[in-house]
Amino acid sequence: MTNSVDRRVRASQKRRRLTAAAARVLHEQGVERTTLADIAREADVPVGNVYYYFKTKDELVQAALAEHSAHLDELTAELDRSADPRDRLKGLVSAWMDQRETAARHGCPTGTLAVELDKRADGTLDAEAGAVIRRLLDWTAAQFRTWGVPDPDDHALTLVSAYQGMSLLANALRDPDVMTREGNRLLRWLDSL
Amino acid sequence: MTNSVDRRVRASQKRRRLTAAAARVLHEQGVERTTLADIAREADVPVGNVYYYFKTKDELVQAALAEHSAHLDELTAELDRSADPRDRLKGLVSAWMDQRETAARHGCPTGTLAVELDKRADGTLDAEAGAVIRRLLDWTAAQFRTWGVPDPDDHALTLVSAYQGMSLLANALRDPDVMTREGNRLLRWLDSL
Amino acid sequence: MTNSVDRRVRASQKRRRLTAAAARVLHEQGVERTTLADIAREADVPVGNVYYYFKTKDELVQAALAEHSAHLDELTAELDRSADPRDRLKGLVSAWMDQRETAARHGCPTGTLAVELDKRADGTLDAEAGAVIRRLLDWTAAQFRTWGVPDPDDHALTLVSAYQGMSLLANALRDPDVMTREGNRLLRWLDSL
Amino acid sequence: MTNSVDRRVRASQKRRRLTAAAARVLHEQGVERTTLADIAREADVPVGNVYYYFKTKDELVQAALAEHSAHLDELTAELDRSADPRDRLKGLVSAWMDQRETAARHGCPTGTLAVELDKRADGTLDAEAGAVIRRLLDWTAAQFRTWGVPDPDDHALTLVSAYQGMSLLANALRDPDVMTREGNRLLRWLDSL
DNA sequence: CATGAATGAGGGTTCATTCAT
DNA sequence: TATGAATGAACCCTCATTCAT
Repeated sequence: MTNSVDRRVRASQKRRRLTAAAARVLHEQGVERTTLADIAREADVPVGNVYYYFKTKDELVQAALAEHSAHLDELTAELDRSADPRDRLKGLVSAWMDQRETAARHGCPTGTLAVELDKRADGTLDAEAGAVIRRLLDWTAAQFRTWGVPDPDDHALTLVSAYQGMSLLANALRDPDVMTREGNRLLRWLDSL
Repeated sequence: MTNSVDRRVRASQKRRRLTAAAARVLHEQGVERTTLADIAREADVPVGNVYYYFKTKDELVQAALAEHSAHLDELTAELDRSADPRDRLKGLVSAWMDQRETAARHGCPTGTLAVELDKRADGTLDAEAGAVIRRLLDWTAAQFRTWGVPDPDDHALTLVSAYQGMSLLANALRDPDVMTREGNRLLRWLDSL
Repeated sequence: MTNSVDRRVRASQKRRRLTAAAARVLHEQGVERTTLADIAREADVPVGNVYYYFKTKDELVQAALAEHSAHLDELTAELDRSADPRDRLKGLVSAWMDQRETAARHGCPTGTLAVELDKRADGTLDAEAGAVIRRLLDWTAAQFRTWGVPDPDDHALTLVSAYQGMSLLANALRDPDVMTREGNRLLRWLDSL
Repeated sequence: MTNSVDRRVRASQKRRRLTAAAARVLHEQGVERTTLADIAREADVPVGNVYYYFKTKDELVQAALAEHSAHLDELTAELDRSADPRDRLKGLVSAWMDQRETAARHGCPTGTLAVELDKRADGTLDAEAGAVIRRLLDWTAAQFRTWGVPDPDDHALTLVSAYQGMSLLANALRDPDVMTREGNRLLRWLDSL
């Protein structure tokens, strides 16, 4: 009884460990340069055992994407507690600025994943990273719409685009200040609307 | 006489063919998913012969980066023929918009290369892609400075950042319209300064 | 139960098979002319599987050296059962003479390995073969010392040097008699001390 | 006229340069780790040109062996100017001792070549290195015979064997003193006969 | 479920040798 | 004869995936 429950709990813990490890390592090293052994080691799971939780490497990539998507959900849920849509958006920008060190080192997890997955010939996962980005776009557009700003979709595109751009530049130039400078500009821009 | 010249010409043509093929294929497939055989086939050169011109795969990546850098030089040289710095910058944005189909399919060549190279543990080529981006930043800042706009470096950061962001989004969403929408906004922004 | 033990046993047997095959084939063909496939075939192990036990070719070379070192240990342990140091040394010479056919065909395993490894630019394994030879030198010197012969180190050097020299000549001339002639001289020399 | 002579002279100079380079580099790096490009570079001859003087790599190895054989001839010719055979042999040993640094770094040129060539399956060059050693043996035996020492062949075997052994040990232990210690012993031995 | 071991299909790289001029 | 360029066969090594227990 308890044994079987324990086992199930332990098992799902392992799954969670693997997912978290995948999200982390894939972000840091990229998909192609990360081996299953890397992820297994990071999750402290024997290599052969990985396949009981994820049938292929791609499923691990998918799980990592889902993890990033969940992080996004947490963030927007947190931001949704503000009454003012402008404050929500400013909170979003602040969250990006808080991640400046990570961004400078490895870029935006979803953005860099999207770049890498788009290079694939087989269109198996290309869309999935795009979907996460689209969800961010949608949430952002919803804020602008509630706020009453005209062309909310365009404004959302501008904001998310700016985020991806500044993350990429911070990463390419290895300079977290890029995040600060552009972040502050975005805050002023939101105030000016 | 002419023979030996021909031979030398043909040889350097081969090198150029390889460089061009590398730039193209690496942009389309990414560094890790591109085989030397891929590049060799695209350049119509036997695999073993590639090593006569490039001693390692990394040298081919470097050559591809240099090719992109040269394209940037051509573009800015062309734009420098305009008298007005604002026109130069608007020309830059227009050039980006002209590339919308390519951007939607494969992203910005230099930007995506930077993303992939930054995932590497060995810091051999990470900086090189960043350097090309920095040259674009510098040229852009120079235009703002000539123009007399305050904080030219920040403006340059905003513009290049926007370009990388919109390219990434166009690519991730597989939607060239992203380039058009953001591009037009940038044109209006430049007009408003 | 027994199954898992069997598995482990079979696995380590495989490792041992690979080590033995490496020792044999590397002795016969030399390091540079021996392919991993050669060793794998000799050990009846798929090539790809070799890397589960030895991460590089050099590790296989090291394992082969360790094998030869172990053989030396066995031999000296056996000889140590004689009470008289002179008998021990004469036993050593007799053992060399017993190997005359092998010596004529492939030389001394450790000696030829040392020659080949010393040709390497990267000083990764050069010392290792020398270390095995030094252990033979040390054991030999200890016998002379116990025996009470003056300058035991010099005598050891002379004896081991003679062994390497006669092995090389037997091999180069493809003549096992070299081992016999020189071996008998060494026996007489030991008796004369 | 003179042109064709010049050309021939220059050509044979090239051949000599290649032979000398081969002897040197093959001694230092071994046959298998030496590329034709290495030898060509050392001789300052374009790679493609090597094949007008040596049809295969093996022919270069053969040329290197011939070079070592010629050096041996020079040495014995020099020694033959001594009236006393014992002095000739002591001169030989002294010559070995003079080479102690080279021996410690790369071993005896002919001996190490013999070791490597004996590892080959195709019996194309195995005998050649042995032949050079045999010539040394023969000259040495002749000295002992002239001198009137009994069993001159055995004595020659002992002496040459000692040389190969001490060279191998000096090389394996990277210690030129080995040459000095054993060399002095051999001098005393010759004096005692 | 767990796990060490097995497998095989490439990928990058080297190099002796040959070719075209 | 001279020479840069060309060629292709091999080699070492990696790794996603599967198997046996």
